[in-house]
Amino acid sequence: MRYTLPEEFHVFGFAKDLLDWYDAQKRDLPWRINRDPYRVWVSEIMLQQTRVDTVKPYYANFMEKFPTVQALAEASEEDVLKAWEGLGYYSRVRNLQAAAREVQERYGGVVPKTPEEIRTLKGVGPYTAGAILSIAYEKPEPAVDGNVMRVFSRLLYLTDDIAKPATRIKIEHLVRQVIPEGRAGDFNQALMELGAMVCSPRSPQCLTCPVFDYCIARREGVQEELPNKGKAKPPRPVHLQVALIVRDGAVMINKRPEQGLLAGMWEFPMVETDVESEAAKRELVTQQMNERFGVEVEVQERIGEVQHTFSHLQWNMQVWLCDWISGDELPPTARFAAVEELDDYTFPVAHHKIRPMLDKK
DNA sequence: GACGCGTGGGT
DNA sequence: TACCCAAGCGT
Repeated sequence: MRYTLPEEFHVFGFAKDLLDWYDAQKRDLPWRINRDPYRVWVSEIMLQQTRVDTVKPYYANFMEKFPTVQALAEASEEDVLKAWEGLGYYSRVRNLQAAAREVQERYGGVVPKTPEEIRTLKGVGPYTAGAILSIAYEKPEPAVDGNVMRVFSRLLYLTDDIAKPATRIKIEHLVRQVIPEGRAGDFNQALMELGAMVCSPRSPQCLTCPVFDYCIARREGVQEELPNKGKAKPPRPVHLQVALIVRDGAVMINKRPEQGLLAGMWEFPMVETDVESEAAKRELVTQQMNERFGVEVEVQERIGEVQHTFSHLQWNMQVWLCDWISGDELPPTARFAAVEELDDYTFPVAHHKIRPMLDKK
């Protein structure tokens, strides 16, 4: 694979025109107030696969609760997870806290300044490492995200599939050759800003683009055809029966395993089923609640259906109201919680749709 | 290299 | 509606 820029590409002019535009047009974002490495770090983790407008309120709350590496390192995992509730990709915040503890203990609370060291931190991959090093420390490292791959695909008419890891490596080599002396952080941010505000996935605003003159795809009229991106598989359907087991104004909840999907979050107990008859579902719920949680229940009525789609799964949930009959020896992951106290627990969004059904009861 | 991992907004 | 997309990382 070739990692060299086309001869006719004017590196200096491109960087200058892009930076002039960025200096004049950049958005006021809360993580751009200063270049504190911890603030940059938290923002980059939150922004992974997540939109700016979604992140803003979470960022403000998170920085208020955990303003320093030390504060995050010393916080309880429940408090940290609660502050992330609703943002998605929860392993991000578990890794972030583990890394904060690592920075506190091993680096005296100072975020490392070399690619080798910072890459050892949990949750810090090639993009995040480059972003922190360039923005906080002005190191000439590339920070290649989806925006940058789209911009460069068009700018240089690259037809490589950006879904493949090898393409990111290639674009990192190319970006490295364009980063201007002394302004690595702004340059990387400018590329992303351009991708977000001008060089959008669909209907790019080429007529107002500050680097229109440098763009090969635009010159050839193929900007709408790029980048080349492989198609994702559709989510796999899963059928689930949800049991709302009520006992004196309390409802049973269960903590998910510490690994895998929605790790460590609370949920109402669920049973996976094939699509079957109503009677079979009732029977299965009764049997499974007994086997897994040691409680005898009487399934009352079906009080609702909820559908929730993940990137790779589609949960089709049918919700059953159940009476607790007997059984006090719950496994350590399960408990009965008063309805008013449910807000103290972290639930996935899929279960937020179930919660209102309890209040109606 | 392929897959698992959330959620919300846009067209 | 049914897609697509969004400042990726770990395994």
